[in-house]
Amino acid sequence: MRIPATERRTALIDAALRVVSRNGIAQATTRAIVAEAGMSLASFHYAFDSRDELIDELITTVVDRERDAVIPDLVPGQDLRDILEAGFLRYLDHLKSDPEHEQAMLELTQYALRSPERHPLAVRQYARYAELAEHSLEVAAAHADVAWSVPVEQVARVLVAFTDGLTLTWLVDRDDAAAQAIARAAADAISRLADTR
Amino acid sequence: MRIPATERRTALIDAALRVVSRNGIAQATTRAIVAEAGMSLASFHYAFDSRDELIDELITTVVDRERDAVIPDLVPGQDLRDILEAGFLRYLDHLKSDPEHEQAMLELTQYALRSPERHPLAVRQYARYAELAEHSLEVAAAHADVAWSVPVEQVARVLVAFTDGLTLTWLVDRDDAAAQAIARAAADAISRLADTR
DNA sequence: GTCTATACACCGATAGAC
DNA sequence: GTCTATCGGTGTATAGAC
Repeated sequence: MRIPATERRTALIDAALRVVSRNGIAQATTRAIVAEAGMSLASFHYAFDSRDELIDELITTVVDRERDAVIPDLVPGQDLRDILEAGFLRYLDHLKSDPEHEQAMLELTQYALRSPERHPLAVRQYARYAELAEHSLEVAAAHADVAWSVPVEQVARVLVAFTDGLTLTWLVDRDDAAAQAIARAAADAISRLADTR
Repeated sequence: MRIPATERRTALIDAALRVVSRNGIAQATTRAIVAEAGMSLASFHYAFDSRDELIDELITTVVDRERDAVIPDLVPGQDLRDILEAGFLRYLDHLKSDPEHEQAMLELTQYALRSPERHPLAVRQYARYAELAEHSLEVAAAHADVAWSVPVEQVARVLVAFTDGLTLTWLVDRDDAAAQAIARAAADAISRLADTR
């Protein structure tokens, strides 16, 4: 069957993400990826010059795709702290529903960190996270009728860092109660970076 | 030269840690490790049954070795928040002085997370982190003459999570100012989990 | 016990038939 | 364009000389 190159590329990237999620990046060999995509090995090198090229595309694609910033249901009368905590808890639900995906994202970051040429991909990944966090923070502040007392980009970095810590801890311990305590503390900390308008 | 098996094992583990730190766990092949240790390939399999066995030993060893909980210089009159912030900043200095080591620790965690048999190693690693954090938190609270209002083990989990987030963010962005802002927010959050005695 | 030499599996990548 | 077959290299692990 004849398939356009771009279609094959996206199919391979999707397959690669599934393999990385399921088995880790170390197991994401060209053979494993084409098997997942139901293609022959040669098709791989028709669509991509090299495995490295696919991994790079995988990282950029998966980062671009990251859309659903965690914006909690906004209940009238909630203060900032509550909104943030609800946001963290909602993220936690997402993490629990698909832990392999977040684990894959972490692995891709660390993979990128290991080579100077790829390091910028990790930087972009985190810039994107910060961008999404920033948007959520602006929505939250507006809804709680407060203003950030530090530049919101800076608050966003804190939010991303706390989220990473939450993710790692939960992935290791799978301890919901501990994760909720972290979410509470993080929401508390971040809410203190705003002033009543 | 005849070397006792236990000595060879520790030499190989030390070499492995250097290779993982420098080049990542994916590059920590038996060949790379024996080259680092200045041994022949056969010596490896005389000391260890398999590469997996060495990696497992590496994780447990490196976790047991983790000793220096970050206890900041305690200046009289400092309140809890200041002590904690100083602790985070001190950790940040450590991270900056040897980023590869912390990166290696993260990689080892994620490696362990990828197989059910090794998952307990990651759990132990984080239990050890929490233990060290707990000790620091008790010293800090005593010095500031306050008491934790939540069980200190729970506070320790939060501390570990925030430290992880700080680590990842700095490793990606190498942005000292952003890291300091995270440290400040984290110290603030944790200090609110204590009450004046 | 320690080495060199090698077995064997699997990797990324390509040649060449169709 | 797409496949099967295969190359060259590297990984873990071992055999066998010393």
